[in-house]
Amino acid sequence: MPRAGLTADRVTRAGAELADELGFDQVTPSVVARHFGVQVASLYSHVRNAEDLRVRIALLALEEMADRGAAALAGRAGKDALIALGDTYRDYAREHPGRYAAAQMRLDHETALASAGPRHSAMIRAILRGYDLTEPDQTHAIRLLGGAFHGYITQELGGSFDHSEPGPEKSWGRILDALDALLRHWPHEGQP
Amino acid sequence: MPRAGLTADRVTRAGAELADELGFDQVTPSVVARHFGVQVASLYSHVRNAEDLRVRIALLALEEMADRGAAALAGRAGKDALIALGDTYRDYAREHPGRYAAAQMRLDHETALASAGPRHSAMIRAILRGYDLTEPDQTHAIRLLGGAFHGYITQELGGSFDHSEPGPEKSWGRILDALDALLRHWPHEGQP
DNA sequence: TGCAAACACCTAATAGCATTAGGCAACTGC
DNA sequence: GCAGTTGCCTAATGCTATTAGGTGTTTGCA
Repeated sequence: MPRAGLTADRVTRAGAELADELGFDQVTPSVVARHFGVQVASLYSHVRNAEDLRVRIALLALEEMADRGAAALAGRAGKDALIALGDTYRDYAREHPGRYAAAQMRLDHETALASAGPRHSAMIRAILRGYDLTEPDQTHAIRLLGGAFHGYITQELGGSFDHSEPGPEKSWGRILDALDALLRHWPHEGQP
Repeated sequence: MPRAGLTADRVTRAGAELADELGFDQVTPSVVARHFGVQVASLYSHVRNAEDLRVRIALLALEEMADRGAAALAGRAGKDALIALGDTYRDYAREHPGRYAAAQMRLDHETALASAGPRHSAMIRAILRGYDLTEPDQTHAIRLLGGAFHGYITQELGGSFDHSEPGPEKSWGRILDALDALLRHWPHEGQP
């Protein structure tokens, strides 16, 4: 009987594709096994268990997004960079909703540190170099940007904007304008 | 044999408490049944299925948050109102992480319309009356605020800030300052 | 070229969860 | 105090996750 040619990597990639098609929470060992036409138990040589499978998909997604982000940021600064990174995340989420959801998984500290997560913070921090912010405001701004990007994308993906005007495209553009303006005129502590 | 006294409402409330203790995705009919010392099948008279149980918890959470938000907003305007609503969400999420996670569930359109969801948009819109925004910027601002609140809270709850300075309390305060400043000086379309 | 080790996949077994059908006993209203 | 309702039960089905141990295929090395 010919083999399916499973490896941890191919299992993870297939899981990621299934996540995009079916939703991240539908990705289970049995679904992946069916996809390969293989017995469920066969997966357990490549992936420790269901949780491990999901974590691997999350790590893959974080990596892919970081790679895209880095490419988009190359040679850009200021508002251009802000838009480039924001669009990277948003486009990725729309192309790969399951992977994007995976990337939001809570990872344990050690795994998170070894993941592409820190690259993401570094990219946002790099963007802020184009604005006139010093610590600790830089950290506050990173947290705001990360939250705003993720929050907006989550709402859009969740269909929150499906039945109202204006379209999400328009809002996104204006929100990036607004965030850029905010970063250029970040309020001082204790100011009116 | 004495009865446990189940009703759809008590099942939902117990599910919500279990969500806060164990995490929303751990809330299943079997866990709830064990909590009541009852056979799993007994739940099915009160709740249609596992999905229905989760949706009910989500609706409860949305309602509770809207109630708290409305109370917090009473008699406040402008930045005070912004802080009040933001704190409402954040405090709720920290007190009831499982319920908060439930509230982020994607609901189908009809259910969403009948939920307390619209009350939340209305509250944010009410806050914006304290600022000088007209449509469509008002809608953009609602989407930004909703996303920023949710995104920040998700990050904080997910432990993203656990190993860095400054503390989440500090960042939250400064981010509210920043959002207030942004709403007061919302950039016009096509402005530098 | 051929053998042995490594390995990809299998079968079998256990245990937990979701869901449905049908039954009995405990409450409720008259 | 009885009849009807209904809350909870047992039983049964089928799916999923996970582990253990077996078998045939592939690969590296002599």
